[in-house]
Amino acid sequence: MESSKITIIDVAKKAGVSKGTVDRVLHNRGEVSAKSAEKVRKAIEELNFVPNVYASLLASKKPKTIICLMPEFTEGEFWEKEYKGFMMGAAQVKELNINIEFLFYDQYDTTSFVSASEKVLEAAPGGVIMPALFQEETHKFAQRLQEAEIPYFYVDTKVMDDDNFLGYIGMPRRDSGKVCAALLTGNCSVDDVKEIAVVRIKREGDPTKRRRIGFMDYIKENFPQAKVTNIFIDPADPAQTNAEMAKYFEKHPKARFMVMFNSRIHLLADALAARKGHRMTVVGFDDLPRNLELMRQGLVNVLIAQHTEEQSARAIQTMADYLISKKKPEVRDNYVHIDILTRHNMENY
Amino acid sequence: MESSKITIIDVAKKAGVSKGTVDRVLHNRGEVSAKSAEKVRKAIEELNFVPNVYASLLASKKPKTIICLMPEFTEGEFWEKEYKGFMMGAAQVKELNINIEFLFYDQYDTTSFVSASEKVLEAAPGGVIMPALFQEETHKFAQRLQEAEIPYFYVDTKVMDDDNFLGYIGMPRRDSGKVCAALLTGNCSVDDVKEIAVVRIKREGDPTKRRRIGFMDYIKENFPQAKVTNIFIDPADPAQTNAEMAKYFEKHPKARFMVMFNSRIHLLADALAARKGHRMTVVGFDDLPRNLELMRQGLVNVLIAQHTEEQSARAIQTMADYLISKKKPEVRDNYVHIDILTRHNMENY
DNA sequence: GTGAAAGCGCTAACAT
DNA sequence: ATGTTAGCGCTTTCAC
Repeated sequence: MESSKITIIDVAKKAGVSKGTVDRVLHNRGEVSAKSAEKVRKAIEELNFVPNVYASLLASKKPKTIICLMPEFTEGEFWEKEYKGFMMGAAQVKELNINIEFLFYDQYDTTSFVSASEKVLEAAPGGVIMPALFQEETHKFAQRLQEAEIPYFYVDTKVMDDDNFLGYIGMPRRDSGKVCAALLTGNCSVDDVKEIAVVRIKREGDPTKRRRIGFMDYIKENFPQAKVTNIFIDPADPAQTNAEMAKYFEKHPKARFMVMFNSRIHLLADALAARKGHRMTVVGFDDLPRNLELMRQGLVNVLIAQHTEEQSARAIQTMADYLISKKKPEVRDNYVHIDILTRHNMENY
Repeated sequence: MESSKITIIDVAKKAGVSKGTVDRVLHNRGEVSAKSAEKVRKAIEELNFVPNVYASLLASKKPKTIICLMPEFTEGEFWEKEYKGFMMGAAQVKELNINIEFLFYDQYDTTSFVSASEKVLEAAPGGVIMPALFQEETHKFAQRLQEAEIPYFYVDTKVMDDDNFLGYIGMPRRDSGKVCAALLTGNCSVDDVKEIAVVRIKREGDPTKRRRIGFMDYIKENFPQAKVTNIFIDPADPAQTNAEMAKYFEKHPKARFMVMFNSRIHLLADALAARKGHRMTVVGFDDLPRNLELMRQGLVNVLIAQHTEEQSARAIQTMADYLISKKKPEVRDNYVHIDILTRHNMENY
């Protein structure tokens, strides 16, 4: 199969129509009789015709646009990474005449997501890329996208019972919970592990649920007698956080194991610093600058990461490929590797 | 800076010549007077002209070729991964009208490298990609490439005092040795570590030297009283290997720490299996199928890996970019992340 | 040495 | 609804 030498003209001849008509069905922009359309499609099929992307790009003028629908963020937060990845992708597809636009919502506020998604529909972009932080609402939105024939791609999280997405890229959630548990308890014998603290953020539709399940599965299997204590903190209230943590350490003076399933382990900076001197094993997620800093200080032992930027850039590229040549990704569910970061290999990541 | 609207015609006008002449200097294919050439170059400069890749690709017919000069290999070996990566890259640049060719040599035989490199020069490709397994010979070869104005890219290893390569991509060698040491001794107190076995392959110009240095540095600093024993094995002689290993374990019945700095930890499969039951910490490099299998069996604890395929594919792409638009990579030395693989996160890698 | 001109394969505006 | 045609920006003969 070499890059086929058959052109739109060969197709036109074979179908007994003109270039123009072929082009029309190629981009189904109407104005073609069902009869010719069928003939053309058949010719394309039989000749195994693949349009020349370069000729197409050279000749066409109208840009396509992809909308990234994502949570708003402040500096140093997880979603900033995702954003940067999108920007990288944007740079790469710019020369393909594809523009990337953003629409933000409040990740703690369902209605803000809904109204943002409304705006997406109005804008009628060529494609959309988004995480599925709110399962239900996202599912509804996805259905409307499908009706509008707008392809969409999930990053980070997807709607579990959706089957119409163009692609997904993210970490295998449950497995990452297991890895987390394994790293937390690595080299420990069964009775070393009596008490584990899981620090959580109270919110609607917790996106880390599956990760937690994987974690618990591993613990139950390997350390059945370990007790797991949940500590709920408010990301917007450091004082509350520190108080909760202090309370926990008071109650469990020998506490040694601690995890957080979201990217916010840095919220525990003060609490962990205050605990310095005690032997602790702390595992968190994502290579945010503040998290890396804690690892440098020895307050966090391991971070589980996933090359977030590269992921979202890849999402953009995949969507761009689809927009330009209708090429769907070979694998739809892309599970990325679960990277283990320690003090020793955190550079160059 | 939008994708400039200035074309080759603008340049031609400004320089007071024709499109043809501009094109000639653009690809310095001669037949142009020094005077016009200069005028054109100035015009290009002033107008900040960037050729349109798509138009170029569409109009040009002659394919370019990249030669990968690399060690021959058998199934499951490290260099097979590198090869597969090149093939992936080949697939990606195929539509850019770029062909990838291979030239193999025996990694244990300097002269075979030299004669292979001779053939590269004869073939006069658009670019070459290679590791620098033989420092000196590769350096000489690199100089001849430069004289012939053939760009070259290093993968895996580079010539330390070469300064003319287009790019390099590989793991920071010394650091990887340190990480290796840290993983080997993780969670150990100073007097846990009395004896460490380093299994090596005797060969000319050992490519793992720097890795070993990093390893030793870490050990000396953190476990000054640890004794390091070198065991030399012959990769082509399993019996010799097993005998050497048995001898070692006999002499050091309590041996617990073992590493290998190349990708061949799988050569120790039998020896490690025979040792089963003893408490061992074994660290190796690279995610070869056979190595992964050992990890699955619990005979190897950690593998340090580097996404080899992706790396070599990237090398191809970078070279292709250069060939097509003379675009040099922003960073020339690309140090990849040192990935840590354990039984728990080895899937999806 | 240099310019003119005919494409490369496709898009899109304009006829019909 | 369909065909025709003029480009898109560059490469590559072929004259001169």
